[in-house]
Amino acid sequence: MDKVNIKKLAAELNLSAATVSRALRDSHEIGAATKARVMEMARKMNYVANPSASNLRSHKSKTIAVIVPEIANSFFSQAINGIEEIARAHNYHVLIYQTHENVETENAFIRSLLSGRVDGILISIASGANGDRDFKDVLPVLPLIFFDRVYEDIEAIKITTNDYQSSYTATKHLIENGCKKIAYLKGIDHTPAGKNRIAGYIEALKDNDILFEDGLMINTGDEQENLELVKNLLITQKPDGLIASIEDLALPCYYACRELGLKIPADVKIISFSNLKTAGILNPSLTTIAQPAFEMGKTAAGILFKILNRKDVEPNQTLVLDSELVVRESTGQ
Amino acid sequence: MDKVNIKKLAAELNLSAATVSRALRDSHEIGAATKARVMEMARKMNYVANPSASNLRSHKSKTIAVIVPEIANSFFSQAINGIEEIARAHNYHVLIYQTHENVETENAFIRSLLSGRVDGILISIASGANGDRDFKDVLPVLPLIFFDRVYEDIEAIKITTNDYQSSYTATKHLIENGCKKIAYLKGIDHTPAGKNRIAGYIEALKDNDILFEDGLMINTGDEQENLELVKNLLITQKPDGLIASIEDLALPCYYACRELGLKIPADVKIISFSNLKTAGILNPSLTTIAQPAFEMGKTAAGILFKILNRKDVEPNQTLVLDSELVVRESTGQ
DNA sequence: TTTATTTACGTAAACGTTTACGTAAATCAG
DNA sequence: CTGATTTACGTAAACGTTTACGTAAATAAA
Repeated sequence: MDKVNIKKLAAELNLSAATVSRALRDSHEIGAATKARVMEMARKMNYVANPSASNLRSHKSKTIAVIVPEIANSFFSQAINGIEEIARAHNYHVLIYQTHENVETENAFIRSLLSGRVDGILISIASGANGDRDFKDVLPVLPLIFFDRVYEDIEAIKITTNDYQSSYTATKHLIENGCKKIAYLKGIDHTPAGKNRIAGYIEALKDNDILFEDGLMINTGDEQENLELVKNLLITQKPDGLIASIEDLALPCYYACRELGLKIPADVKIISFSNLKTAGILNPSLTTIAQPAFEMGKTAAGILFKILNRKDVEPNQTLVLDSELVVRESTGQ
Repeated sequence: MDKVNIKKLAAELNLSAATVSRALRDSHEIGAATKARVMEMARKMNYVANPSASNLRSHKSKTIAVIVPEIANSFFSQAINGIEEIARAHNYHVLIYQTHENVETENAFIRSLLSGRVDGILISIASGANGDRDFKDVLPVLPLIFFDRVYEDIEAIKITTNDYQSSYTATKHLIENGCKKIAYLKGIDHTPAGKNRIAGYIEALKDNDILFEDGLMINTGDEQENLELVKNLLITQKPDGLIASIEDLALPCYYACRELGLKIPADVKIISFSNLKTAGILNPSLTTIAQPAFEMGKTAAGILFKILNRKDVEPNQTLVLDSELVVRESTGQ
């Protein structure tokens, strides 16, 4: 079975390639009978249009790109899930790229997408040092939508969660449950999300007359380091509450407490920004700020497809979805 | 800044498009000085080759497809992570498709990929009823590699784990820790992996003189049903051991025990096939059969790229990677 | 009936590359 | 120094679509 293209189809049908092409795209200028014949034969011959050829001619790739820091992360994988579902509903294809938080990798991806490979980009940015980004080069060419990890220095459509409020609520929750000395484990602190979470934490402390202590806010690193960093924090500062600003930091907290013989929540209460499905059956179950990851993916993709379908979309809107505080044992009495 | 294409580049350089194209691809028939000039100008003008045009002409898409049942699953997201890393190293792009276990969706994806959109496919198949698959149509056209969830009725390259042995080991582990009545929660039972896991379970029972009881092996459904199914199983059959053949079944087991007031591991011991990072901090920590998801992704992608680079690859090999039994509290005394 | 419009299709150019083929100049063999 | 080969580039066709333009026949308007 040789490759069947539109010309062979046309020859078989005694039609021109143009007519076949139009029939396949359900053009109004093709008769119903002809359309039916074409469809029938296309099915019979297993015809599938060559995407490169149609992209080249029509300047539509039927493909979107998703750029995230990591795929194997419950937030991002759920978001991608949402994106894929919407893309599929629109018969679009989804390209995946992971930056591993590397800004240069991110820029390289962006640049490689600027020549028609995709019709739009959804991105959650890498939290490297705030180096130069190539986002400005994208906007005149392609729709670019930020979700969760948005870029501050650019006017664009952004989907975020209410990070400030969530962090404020989380901190307040710890205070209300008796914490006097709450440590904050930083992550993604170069993004607005990270900054807002820090701000919410600090504001909640202030509103409850707790002095913000610099030593209680620590930077984090890779998986190996984090356990040591948290252990060190627990030993030197002896906090009675921990806020893990990103999911990856929750595990080191648990392991650090375990290794140091600290009881959660009796000795230390823990709350984490997290989408872990297993939060409810951890030992003890983990109080979380759960982001609506799936919905964020769907929302971001939904807006992108509105743009691609030339529907009206408010240009530089920032859409804020609410995270949810799920109280469990790790912040209990 | 208008779209810069190879012709504009050529005009700017007083060269022909052919020469520019060859220079960019580092052809041996272009002088070193010219190459340098071209590269320099390409960088300066931010030239990026139009992929559709080059795909159309060269019949290489520089893209692979990954088809999985679900993205938001720790096994698959880790596998995709591995795939993406290898693809990136080869400067390839990765398309993602999720079937939600639907065979027709899977077939539709497959068919849509047969006209040059991708250079190869990595797939972990949907575990729907064993309907007709379009895999045979792929093999003459594209390299197709199965990982984890492989398709039985076709000769192809397959990457699996030692499911039979792992399941045997898991069952034996429960027996050695005192279980007399071990229930098995089925999943993906239409795939070889599922069948092998069942076989390993049954064989281990037999080798330890435990009678296999049909009522102890239950089918599972969606998230909602599973909790009820497991509860029902625990109530009616009163097993003292549970084997969750897929990760998604571990949570319902925990919740079912919790709701019924059964203590793990005192009343019921639980072991699950799972790649959950949180297995170690569950309540109680979960004994798992952990599959090398990341490595499987890397291995599958590695073989695919060997094929794409025309290196010798044993045609219909099945590569078996070992899963690891990680003993934790849920199967303790 | 004549003219204008619509319907249904064909012709051919174009999208931006890659590559087979051709060729002048430079280099080499003898 | 002549002929053969190599080097470095140009010309033009091709990849498989889509679409602007053209046109004959059918229909509608007058």
